Amino acid sequence: MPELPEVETIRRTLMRLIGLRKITNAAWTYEPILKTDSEKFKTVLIGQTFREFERRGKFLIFQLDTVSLVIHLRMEGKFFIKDPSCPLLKHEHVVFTLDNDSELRYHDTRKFGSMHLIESTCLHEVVRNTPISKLAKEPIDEGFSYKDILTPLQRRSSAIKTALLDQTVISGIGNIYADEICFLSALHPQTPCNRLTMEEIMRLSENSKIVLTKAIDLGGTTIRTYESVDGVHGRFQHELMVHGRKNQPCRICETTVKKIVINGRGTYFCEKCQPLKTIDVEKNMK
DNA sequence: CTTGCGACCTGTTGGC
DNA sequence: TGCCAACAGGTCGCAA
Repeated sequence: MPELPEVETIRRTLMRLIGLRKITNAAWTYEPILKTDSEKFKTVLIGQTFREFERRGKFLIFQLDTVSLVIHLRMEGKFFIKDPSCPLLKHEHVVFTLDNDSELRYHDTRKFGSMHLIESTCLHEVVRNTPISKLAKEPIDEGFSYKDILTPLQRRSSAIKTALLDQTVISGIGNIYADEICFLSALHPQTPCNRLTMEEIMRLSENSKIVLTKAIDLGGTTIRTYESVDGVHGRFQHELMVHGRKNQPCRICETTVKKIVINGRGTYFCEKCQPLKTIDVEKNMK
């Protein structure tokens, strides 16, 4: 469920709550989450201290003394800090006991999330040995501009929403923010990438930056099950213009917001504010 | 190389 | 009311 703003919020919260805490035990009840040899997972992590908390796209990177933990929350991954006396919930699959007698618990209803243990604290090494190496720039990266997405967009014929969700084109955007970015850019989410004008591509890149920045400021979006840590909700849901607003009036023009499916993802848009350019040169020539 | 789709899981929601 | 298909903030592997 979490996109870049939610993952960033989680990163900041965990840095505050468990920074410089030492792991005294590691345990799990569902092994497939661990993408590393499980015995190593336990023996290596015990005794190590959380030093740095990084994020790349939707990946979290925790750097400890001699290793790094690379975590992807996928659809439903969450963290909680709990007292060891709290009964373990059904979906709390991984538990790190900390040196202040509290537990960092990883909760994941759908079990899609992953944890990789990388035996290095060097970010270059970590990136090189994980799928992070395939990520494109983030809209909030220093110096990000339309030039970073120009070539991939011109090369594709797929819907712009599909390209916004492709982490090798631009990283950090997910289903909610893709809809919001298309709306702010006044572009129909099904517009083929290779039919965008230069000006439209500039609008998309600027709005990507604006939307993600504001969402981070508000601690992310809580519309279904997202919470940062310990049940803390985001506040960006109050700013949503189209996502999740099927059959409700557009906040700008009152036209009924439509829901369609693009590449298997629910997609919300206003057909008046985001008209699909009727394709043709031929039409104009008549 | 791009594109679309099923698979991975479980829980909730919406329509008949 | 009840049932079951569709859907939920993501990615990966595979076939065309």
